[in-house]
Amino acid sequence: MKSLFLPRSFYTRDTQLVAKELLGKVLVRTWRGQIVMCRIVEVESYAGDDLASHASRGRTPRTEIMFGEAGRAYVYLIYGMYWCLNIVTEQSDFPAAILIRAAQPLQGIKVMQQARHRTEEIDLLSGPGKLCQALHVNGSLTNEDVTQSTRLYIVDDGYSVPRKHIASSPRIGVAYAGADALRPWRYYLRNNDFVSRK
DNA sequence: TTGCGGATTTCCT
DNA sequence: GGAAATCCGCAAC
Repeated sequence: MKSLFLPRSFYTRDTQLVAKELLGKVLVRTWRGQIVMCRIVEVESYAGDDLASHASRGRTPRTEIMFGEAGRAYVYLIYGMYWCLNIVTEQSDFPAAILIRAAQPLQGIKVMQQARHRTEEIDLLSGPGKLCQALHVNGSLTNEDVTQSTRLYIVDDGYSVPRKHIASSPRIGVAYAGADALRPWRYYLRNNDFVSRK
């Protein structure tokens, strides 16, 4: 089946819905003339005044992008050493984004192995920091339009995820968010070997 | 201007 | 299981 870019209208919707529908889609990165592809198996949502979201306290230079156009990449540095990739969702002025946490390697395995200094496919993309390292994603890609970029984009290759295969849980590493930490906004493919945690 | 702490990963005990 | 690595956003002074 032909692979199609997910259009802007895909992202300009309810963040929880978009998060669930991103599972099974293909994330593509072109780097130094090489194509690296992977299937998304785990994501997390951050939306509105949710205390786990960077944008929960309003607009700042960093969070401005979460209030902007859906379909843009929001890439930030965490713990001073790892990058995290998000895709902005919803209408402008409503702050929301989806963190891509894990994926299954499909193509460009060698590029990922070299970037990660690891050979096991299970260790290449099983966490948000690992995924960015493997795909050579960093701050220079923030604001990239994944609906039409040639450097970083997301396509639907026809792979279908049965509703029953989608599981949810509280998000990882957001205990600081109080009651919001309990929101079941982590979505992943049940029994999938490539998720960050089982 | 200062200081705290983080949407993580890795390595060591 | 625990701690180190290492940069920067942002609230508070």
